Amino acid sequence: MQLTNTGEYALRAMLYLGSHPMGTIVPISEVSKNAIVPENFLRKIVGLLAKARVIRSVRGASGGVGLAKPPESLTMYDIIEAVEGKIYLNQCLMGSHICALSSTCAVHSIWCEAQEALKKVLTSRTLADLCALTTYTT
Amino acid sequence: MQLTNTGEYALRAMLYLGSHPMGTIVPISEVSKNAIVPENFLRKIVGLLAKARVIRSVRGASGGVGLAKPPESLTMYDIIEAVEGKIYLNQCLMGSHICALSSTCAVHSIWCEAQEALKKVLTSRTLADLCALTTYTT
DNA sequence: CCATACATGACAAAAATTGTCATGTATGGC
DNA sequence: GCCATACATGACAATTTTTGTCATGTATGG
Repeated sequence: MQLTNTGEYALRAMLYLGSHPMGTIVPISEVSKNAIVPENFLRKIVGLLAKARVIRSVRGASGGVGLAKPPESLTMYDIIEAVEGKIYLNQCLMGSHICALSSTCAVHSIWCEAQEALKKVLTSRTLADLCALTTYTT
Repeated sequence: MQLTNTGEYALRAMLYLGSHPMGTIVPISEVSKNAIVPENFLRKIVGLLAKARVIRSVRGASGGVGLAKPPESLTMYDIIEAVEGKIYLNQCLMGSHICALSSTCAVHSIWCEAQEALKKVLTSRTLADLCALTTYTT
């Protein structure tokens, strides 16, 4: 029941990207150094973030990655979901085909409530909120 | 970011134990059959639940396991914590020695808030609540 | 055309999860 | 006391997930 390194890395990378003016493109190698994420692993994470349209990538010389949307419209949940998939505290929340008791089971309804409480917090804060309180000293 | 099998098994086992009058002792083999948990694995889980004083175990002939407290005073969180350890959505929440930025990092504070929201739901429901809506047809 | 930089999939090491099993200990009933 | 029943515990192992590395390919600016 814990965030993976992948998620943590993604957050750190996004925090670094968010510290630049919208539209800025920085190479992955630079993100890797500043967010302290293994470069080769970051390339995979970047792939996930790009697929989820959280960042955009530019190939070729002077290419790199940057935010795909303004930081005000990217929630913390968006970032986590992009790299770790949707949050399901319990398998039974993934769909009624997993657990036929969904409609009557008391445990199911509590997991559901807990999950909603968690997601509510994570969707209530944007990358802009996070960046406002985080400064990079380079 | 998901409950493990261990946690799910523990909940199911507790649900079965909770369906009996307080004080009842049933053998692990019986719990295994009714909660549908591999017996040998259940023995390990039972060890954790006993160590956390969530259940009590009785050795010897006509021994077995039973609730250590009335189901009204056992929360869903108690059960999860007993087998999976305390919930930490992010490593940085485990203590200030893990992440020195705890006091100023905006991400930290949001994880903290999300974790509290999650724990609040899980501690608000007792085993009695769960059992009230779950019936065993034997 | 070539240096730079992203894209992607194969591969692999490490860790966590999910079990099994053997050995030992305790207890009730005969 | 003896023995069948049942929990206690730690060693061992299979599987899955996580966490990476690396090679190959593609795109682009100069």
